Parts: sequence; structure tokens; C-alpha cells
Amino acid sequence: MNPKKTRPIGQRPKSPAEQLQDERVQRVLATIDCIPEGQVAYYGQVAEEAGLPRSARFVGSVLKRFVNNHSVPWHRVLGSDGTIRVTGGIARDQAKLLRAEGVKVTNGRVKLSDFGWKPDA
DNA sequence: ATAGTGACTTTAC
DNA sequence: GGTAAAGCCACTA
Repeated sequence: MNPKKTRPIGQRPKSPAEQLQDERVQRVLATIDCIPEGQVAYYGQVAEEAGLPRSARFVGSVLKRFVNNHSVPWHRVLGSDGTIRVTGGIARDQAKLLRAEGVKVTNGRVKLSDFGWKPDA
């Protein structure tokens, strides 16, 4: 027997910390993926639904870093007051995507009382 | 381990 | 209706 089995690159077991952060990321992405078309949620809401209370900023950073590798409706995530919080030129794309789903975006802002996502309580 | 940073939120002017 | 400051949590250097 060979107790030190070598292991192909990329199959190294993740450290507990890595697993945890990955799981958080997955939960965030999964939550965002649950936002129905034509509705929007805010960062804090996504964080809470994902089991990460008070971690709205984390949600934002996750999207910024992982949206390229996961097809999630990132554009349905807004600030707590319904404003587009995204920086850079993609803000325009976000508004466009939302309007394409029937969400009214006026002056970079969405009325959460009309389009806010209400997950099963 | 410390310090800086951010696609956030809330409270106070 | 705005802008400013502080609080917040997790990531990154």
C-alpha cells in the first residue's frame, strides 16, 4: 500500500475555510438564481435569504467576482432602496436588462413596492 | 495578524 | 427630496 497517494492537480481537497466560503458563494448564487423574472431583490435581502445576515457587501463582491463564471440574473439585485448600486458602464446594461423583463427603471431606480421579490415567508 | 477596501445599510443632518 | 458619517461583514494585500 502506498499511504501517500499522489493526487491529480485540481483535486486537492479544499481546506475547511475554502469549503465554507465556497458554500457561502454557492448559496448566494443559488438565492439570486431564485429571483423570479420581472422582480428584483436587494443585497441585504439576498444575503439574508442565503443565511448570511448583515453581509450585503459580500453579496456584491461575489457578483463582481463570479458573475462571469455563473449565469445568474445579477441584474435583479439592487440597493436596499431600489437604486442601481453597480459601478461602471454595466449599470446601463443592468437597467436595460431590467426593462427587458418589464421592470420599470426610472432614473436608475426601481420601485421595490412594485417589483420587489417576496420570497416564501 | 493588521490595515485597507467594497456592486451595502442605516441613521443623522 | 437629497448628501454625509458611521456601522457592518467578509475579502484581499
